[in-house]
Amino acid sequence: MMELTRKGEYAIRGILYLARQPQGKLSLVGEIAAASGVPKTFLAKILQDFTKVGLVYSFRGTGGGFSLARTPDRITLREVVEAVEGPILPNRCLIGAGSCENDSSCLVHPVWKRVRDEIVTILDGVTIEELAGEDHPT
Amino acid sequence: MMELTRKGEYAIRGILYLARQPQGKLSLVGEIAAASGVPKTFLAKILQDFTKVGLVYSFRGTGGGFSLARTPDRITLREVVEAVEGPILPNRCLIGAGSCENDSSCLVHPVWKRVRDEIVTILDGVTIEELAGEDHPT
DNA sequence: CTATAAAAAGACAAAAAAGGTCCTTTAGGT
DNA sequence: ACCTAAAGGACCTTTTTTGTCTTTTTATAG
Repeated sequence: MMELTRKGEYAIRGILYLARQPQGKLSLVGEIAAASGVPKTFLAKILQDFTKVGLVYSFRGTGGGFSLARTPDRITLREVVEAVEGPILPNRCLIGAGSCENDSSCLVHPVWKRVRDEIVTILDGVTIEELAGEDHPT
Repeated sequence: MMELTRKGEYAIRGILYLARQPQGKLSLVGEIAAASGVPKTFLAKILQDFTKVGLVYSFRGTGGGFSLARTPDRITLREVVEAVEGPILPNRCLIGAGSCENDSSCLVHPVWKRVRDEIVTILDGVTIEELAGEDHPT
């Protein structure tokens, strides 16, 4: 349970590829897909998600492509995952008021809140620069 | 993402019902289902899962039913959730060696391990006695 | 030893989500 | 005008979730 979907994995691979490119260079969907072993059309959707939340820039037409919108040290793993999978919500309770009829009496509720907070804290603490490794010794 | 399934929710509701019954009393599937608002046949499967991992006792035939196999203070939320949803594994990487071809070079790997460990720690720290509330003031 | 009660086991099925493809449209460059 | 590449949307397939139904096993009561 609690598993990251394939989409989430692909998203990480895709953004890591971008993070490893020289600053400002544009990459094509096909190029990223081939390099990171992700189905091209599927990756295209993922990149669209990234653009929507402002993680990457996209440019159309000849000479177009994708690049990070920020330096890799200012993009967290949480942002990447949430961009394609939506907010981290281990339990439906946490979504809104009405969804948990138990509400204040629901003692399970605060447990899931703790779980969410912990996950968020961990993922927020990891930048994709750290994950990309290599090209930034120390 | 990272959402508990309905089955997991039902499992919690079901075991909380059992936890609130007088020690040693047997409850029928139908009774638990009605009281906790869970489809009866679905709950039956969940209770079978519980029995398999030894969380509850089951007795067939007239006068049969289900009861907890341990006192509620010795059953953790983690056990309940894992009984029906399998082990907590936020990422496929963590399952086995071969599944993550990156292996040691995969820097994402240790992050998911931390996430799993945190979730497990939290869920292990909550007993269903605490969740059942009421009948054990303080 | 037969009828009844209740869980166990397993086959089946509908609904939702995940995973992925394809085609058309829009925007940008030559 | 024509080409290039992303955006958007329709569509499809597979898998998982969420169940149901039927048959079998086990236990009890008469």
